[in-house]
Amino acid sequence: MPDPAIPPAANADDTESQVRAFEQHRRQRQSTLAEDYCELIADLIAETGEARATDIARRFGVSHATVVNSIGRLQKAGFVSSQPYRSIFLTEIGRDLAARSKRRHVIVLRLLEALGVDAETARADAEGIEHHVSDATLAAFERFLTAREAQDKVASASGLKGSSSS
Amino acid sequence: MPDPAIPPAANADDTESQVRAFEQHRRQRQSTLAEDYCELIADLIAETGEARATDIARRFGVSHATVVNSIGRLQKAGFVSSQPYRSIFLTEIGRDLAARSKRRHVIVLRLLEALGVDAETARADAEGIEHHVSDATLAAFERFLTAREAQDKVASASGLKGSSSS
DNA sequence: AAAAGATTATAGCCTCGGCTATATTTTGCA
DNA sequence: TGCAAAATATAGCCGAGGCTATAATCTTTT
Repeated sequence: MPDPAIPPAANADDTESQVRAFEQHRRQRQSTLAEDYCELIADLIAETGEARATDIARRFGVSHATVVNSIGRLQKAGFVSSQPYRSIFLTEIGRDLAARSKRRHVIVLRLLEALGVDAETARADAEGIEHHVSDATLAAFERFLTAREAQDKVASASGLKGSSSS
Repeated sequence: MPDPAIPPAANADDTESQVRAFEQHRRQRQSTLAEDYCELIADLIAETGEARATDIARRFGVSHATVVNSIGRLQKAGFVSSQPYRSIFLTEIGRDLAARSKRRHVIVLRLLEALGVDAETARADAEGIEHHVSDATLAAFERFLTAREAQDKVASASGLKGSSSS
């Protein structure tokens, strides 16, 4: 060892960057619930005309009490609005979050499938991954997908198989 | 509307699959902490010879009390061993988890960079994404990276630029 | 060897996101 | 129109993962 007094971290900048990464990580863990709920509520309204606590509970596989509890927190945070014994509505903020989450979800799902992940696995993993994809990373995913589609078109035009993994 | 009695979910299989996805999502959220800690402890031992609570706290950007609390839970779960006022060691299980996490982390990081994500963003996002990547998806990532490397080699041999996004 | 400074432990508090059990209110149907 | 069933709300519990403040124990230095 050249220097017996080695500092705890090999590199201070590295530590700082890691701290930032973990802070982002923790923050995202907190907004995960809001994203999942807003996305599902938007889907339910689109599918059935309204979002009821029971349906949310069934889709998430949790108890209705948990849903009520969570909806209360989301209401306090300004994502949803609801009156007692009535169905749940998204606020402007909630609708915006739902739209952005949905978009991210779809792109992550398409990326996984483009990389050859089977549909069921892709669906399951996308559910977790989507919450940790920054705008910059999402843009990179989109660029890749666009390029891949163009590539596939050329390939199929020349009679070859698509470029997705076997 | 053709059928006035629309069931809550458009498709029962779909709901079931979503429930499974969310259950996986919740399970993974729980093992996240163990993975992060084991990975960092392994790194610290490799870098400095030992893993101390203070260093873990500094790297994660949390208080030492939080670290002590978490280490207690991890010890109960069998991932680490520690005596009072002594540094922290990984058990066989912990070492195994650390190795698997590290591997996943590296592959996710390489994938993001291969898709054109800048280094700092890739690092931050990988920290969150890695915990939600299943073995099947990880294998797909590896296949892609291997193919991409082969492709780059051919491209550079013929004097062209690499295929990574600009 | 004793004091000062680091490090670790403990106690007590908080929110989040789960649960069960038990009301209460709405809704659908006879 | 009532009554039964479904949906919603409430109360009370738990563990995870944060925090601060304070105590206990190294470790280093003088």
